[in-house]
Amino acid sequence: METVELNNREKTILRNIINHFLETANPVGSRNLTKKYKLGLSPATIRNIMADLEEDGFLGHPHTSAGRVPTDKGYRYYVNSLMDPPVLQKEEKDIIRQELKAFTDETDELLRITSTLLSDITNQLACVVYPKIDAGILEKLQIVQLTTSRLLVIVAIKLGLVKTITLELKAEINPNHIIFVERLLNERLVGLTFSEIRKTFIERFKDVSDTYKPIIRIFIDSADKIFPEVMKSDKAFITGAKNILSQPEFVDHNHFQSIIELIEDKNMIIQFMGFKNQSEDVVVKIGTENVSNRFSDYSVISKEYKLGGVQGTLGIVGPKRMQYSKIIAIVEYVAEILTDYLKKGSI
Amino acid sequence: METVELNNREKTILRNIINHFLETANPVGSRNLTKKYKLGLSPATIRNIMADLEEDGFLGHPHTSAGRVPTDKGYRYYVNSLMDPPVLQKEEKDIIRQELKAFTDETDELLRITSTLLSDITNQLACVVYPKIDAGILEKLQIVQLTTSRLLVIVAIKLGLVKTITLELKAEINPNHIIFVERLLNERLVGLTFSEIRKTFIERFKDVSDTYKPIIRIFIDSADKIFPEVMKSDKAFITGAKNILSQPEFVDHNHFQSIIELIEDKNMIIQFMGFKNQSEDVVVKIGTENVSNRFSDYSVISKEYKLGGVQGTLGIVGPKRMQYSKIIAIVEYVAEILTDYLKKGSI
DNA sequence: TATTAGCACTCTCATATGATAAGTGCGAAA
DNA sequence: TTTCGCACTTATCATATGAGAGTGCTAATA
Repeated sequence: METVELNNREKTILRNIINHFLETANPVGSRNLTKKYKLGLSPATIRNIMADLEEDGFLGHPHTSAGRVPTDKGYRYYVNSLMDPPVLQKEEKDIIRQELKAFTDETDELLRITSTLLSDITNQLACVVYPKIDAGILEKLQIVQLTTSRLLVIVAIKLGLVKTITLELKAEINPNHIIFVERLLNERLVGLTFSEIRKTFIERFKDVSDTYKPIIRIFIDSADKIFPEVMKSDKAFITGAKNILSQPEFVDHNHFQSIIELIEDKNMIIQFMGFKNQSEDVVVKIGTENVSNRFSDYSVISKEYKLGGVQGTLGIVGPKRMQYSKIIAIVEYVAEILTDYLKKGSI
Repeated sequence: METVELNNREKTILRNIINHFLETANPVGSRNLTKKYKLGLSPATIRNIMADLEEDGFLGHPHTSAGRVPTDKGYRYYVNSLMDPPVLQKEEKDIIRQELKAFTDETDELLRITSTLLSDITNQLACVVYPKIDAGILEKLQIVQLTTSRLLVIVAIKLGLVKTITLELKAEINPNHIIFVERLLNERLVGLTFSEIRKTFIERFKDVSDTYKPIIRIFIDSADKIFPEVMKSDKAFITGAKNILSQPEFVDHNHFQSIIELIEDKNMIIQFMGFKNQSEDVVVKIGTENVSNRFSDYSVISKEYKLGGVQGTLGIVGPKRMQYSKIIAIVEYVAEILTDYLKKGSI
């Protein structure tokens, strides 16, 4: 992308145009702009500058004689250089902390609440993707015999996450054998990541004596379930669809459809969130910057968080016309709070 | 409601009108009807009969000069007396059984798959409400010490459901005490329903010696979480919103809003499903028969299922104009299959 | 008596029309 | 360089118009 340097006056005008558009959702005209922001310039002058900005690709026309609308490039420039820096007031931070404080127990519940909170305060569609447990390190594995034909496997990951799985048995199993296998599994697997375990499981246990083979067999068969890539099969919490649908730009039918698909097919939104972002910082994707051009009307603001040392993603999806500064600050802070969650034991 | 007896010809006409409307979604006119179904009657005669049916409240007019549309009463009569009896072909049953067979393990997953299946084959919004564990009978309770400050409580309900909860401890606890408490809890609680346990917990353990009081205290504090009313805080699976939204009657904005609210606020849909139905049979609620008149444009078809002896509800929500016969049969069969699920160990 | 034909009437829907308002672009003036 | 004035463009809204589908009613018919 070629860099176009804007002078101060152009910057001011562009900032005002975008700010105005963010508020009203209407294409902004020169006359209207002079009325609202006292710039000491006439509409005609504004028009000239607008024409320049359009030539440089920052603004666009819905049609010949409508006001100007920011392009993706315009938004990008706005986010990078024009908008107020993203900061939260102390009171706003307090509200967020307070809200999350109340729920210290189940991971599920915590993430759900986080998502709800995020969608409520940003007024966008919020998404909290489960930690990608794949990189988690096994700390301890315990087996509890529930009945003669059922085992409960408890998998503990370093730093506090716990996952349980029930296994059905075909045949009865000697309880002493289970104790032995439990010890064996711990000896050979603790300290490895889930992905390592999945890949090398068979290899690591091929020397096991025939007495214990049947039990080990069960674990081999269920390895993908016991040491999964993701924490849950429904991999994310998604809330606040109604927010996004009340935006004026999404009144038409097609958008509704795509939003519905988004919240029903969680794989799609996860990909959309940029599941495997390189960056640790907030990621802002505007319109066509998104992976799929199906979503060129949306912007995504997301950030990594870590829960028990394992990395997840959270963020929001909304129309390109959104309060970037404010929302970036919120996403950033929520991810931060959540990351500190288990570290400190409480918030 | 007064009973109006319809003669055979009126019944035939009404059935044809409703069948036709179910297919086309357009108000059906007399001329159109004679063309499609050879009744040996002229449009004028049909019109007379239509007028009679309208007078009796089975049909309505969107406006003076449109075709006829069934009223709620018309649909009700259709469901009770006119439609083909709800039966499934063997192949259709096989498909359903096959689909559910693949997932025998986690309850969560099972219910999620069930919901997806239901929405896919009915082309409606499907909902599977978690079993109301409240009436479940405790079979066994086990405590596993995860770390010095964390316990995992395993709660087994008669007939196979298992639930796990982690508890955070403030202070370290003697492992022997835990074993004692586990035994005590089992002695005094096994065989009781969850709701009984919640109500009488404190009473039942007030004689415990001071040595074990701290641990019992923790259980008292978390009783609502360990023996909850419902199995999960997000109490239902809801899938297939896109189906309902592609129906021609729901093109307008208001309906979209209410559908979105429905899938985001699960409490609402649960109430809507008739969480505590008396009946064991399929329940069909048409339009204004629903609890809230906010949903007078929808019909609900639901049925109880039992998982591990504990009762849940599943069903679909859709426009009043739906293939009642077919959908009733499907809901019925899916609930049946699901109920047999744990009973037989597999499907 | 039950059924049918004919006809005037009603309502919707799609399309055309015209007025209005907001906005642009550009040449000329300040 | 900035501003003014003016012709031109486009969306939006309300109104008009005609075609199409359907009804309701009366009178004729089997």
